[in-house]
Amino acid sequence: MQPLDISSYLGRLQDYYARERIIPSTTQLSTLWNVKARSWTHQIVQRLKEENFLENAPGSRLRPGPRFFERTLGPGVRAGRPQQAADVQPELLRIDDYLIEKPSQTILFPVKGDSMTDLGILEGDMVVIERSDSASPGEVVLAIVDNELTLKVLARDKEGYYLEARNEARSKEYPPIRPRHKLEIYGFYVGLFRKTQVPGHRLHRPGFGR
Amino acid sequence: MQPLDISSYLGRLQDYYARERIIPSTTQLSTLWNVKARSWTHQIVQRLKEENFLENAPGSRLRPGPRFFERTLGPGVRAGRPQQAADVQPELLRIDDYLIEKPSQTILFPVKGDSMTDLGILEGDMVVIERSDSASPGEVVLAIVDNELTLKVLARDKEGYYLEARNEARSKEYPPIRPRHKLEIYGFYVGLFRKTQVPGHRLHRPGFGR
DNA sequence: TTGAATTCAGAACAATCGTTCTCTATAATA
DNA sequence: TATTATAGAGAACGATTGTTCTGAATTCAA
Repeated sequence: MQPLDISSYLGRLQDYYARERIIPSTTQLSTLWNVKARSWTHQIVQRLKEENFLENAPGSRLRPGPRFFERTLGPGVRAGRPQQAADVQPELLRIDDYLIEKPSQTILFPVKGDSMTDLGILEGDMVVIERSDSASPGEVVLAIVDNELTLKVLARDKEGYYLEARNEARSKEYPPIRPRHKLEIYGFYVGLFRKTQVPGHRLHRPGFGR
Repeated sequence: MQPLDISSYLGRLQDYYARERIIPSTTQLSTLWNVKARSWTHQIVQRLKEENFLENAPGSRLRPGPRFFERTLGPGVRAGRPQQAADVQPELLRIDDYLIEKPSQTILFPVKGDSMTDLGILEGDMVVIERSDSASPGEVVLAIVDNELTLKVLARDKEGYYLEARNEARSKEYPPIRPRHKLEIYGFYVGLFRKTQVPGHRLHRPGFGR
């Protein structure tokens, strides 16, 4: 609709950003885009901002806007497909950014045991924990009980705070934990990530499509 | 080892970057760090560059360096208390590198439905898919069935290849999928990540420890 | 107590920054 | 053809940039 074909400029900028992880200044954008006049570069940037491909960062610098990472799926998926696949290039989106909001207060913990499988937290998963010494009932917390770190759901009744597991199938093995002396919160659960055991041999086994 | 305790500066910068997605100028770093002199800010930046937390981007700007996204990795959740000994070097992990091995062939895919909950794959999770048009039985694959992308387990019997769900409790709702014509593999599942709905209100609710 | 790092502050520098202004080409439209 | 919007160029503005220099205050070991 817009008369200026912005997509070629955007494309080159996206490539640049994938390489350098930075939106350059107008001067450098000029050379990147082969535009002689910085004023015109500035104009193009304005359009990109209007279209939400770019936005202003503090200090009147630029950063990628909400639509900057949009991308259609690669070949192989026919048109008319349900818009399900993430229109995101992993090289451009940092999972790290998505998962962690306060890096300085965030720690990763490997999960042991199956006490939280009902919440999709399995043994071997890495949980993202944001440090905090307080939490609310219903939150998943990493707590220190009797000098041990445990990931459980914080709960409360008339007797006070306690910890619950989330594994209905084996609920007898995981009774509520009532701390003998004190219940110390280490942090609360904000997310997790999981990597399957890489089937390095998968390339050599026979299978579908081969 | 280094005389200047750089970690507090780094921490605040990491938090800033998580918010703004940009490394600010020295002037703004000064206010962020409460340093009066830009020269001193510049000095700290030099140290951060030496330690590979920052690096130079084109245009003499700054961008995160290789170590900027390292996260401290706690011990196993059921193991003893972490960092009792201060001199124990904490393990470090970069989530993106950990999760994605072949960026150019990897896409992210948001999970819909609960057909794979037995494998700890819940609705809203982001699965990491490595592109491949072939797979082996037993692998979790992203397949294109009837022009729709589905995450299922690839299986095989005498009749040929088909797809299975993994939700025993509701197995009747997810019968095996035998493709009408052909079964097209889009890629295979290598991992996932999940972010809980950020409880922004959590700070205001009463709870334990407050 | 001396001396040397270290930690900070302030001033100053040329270079670059984003932005605005006026001025041509070019293309489309009427 | 004349008109008009678009695409591009060039100059110029004050502000901010990264960087360097000098010089205090503080710390700490000799």
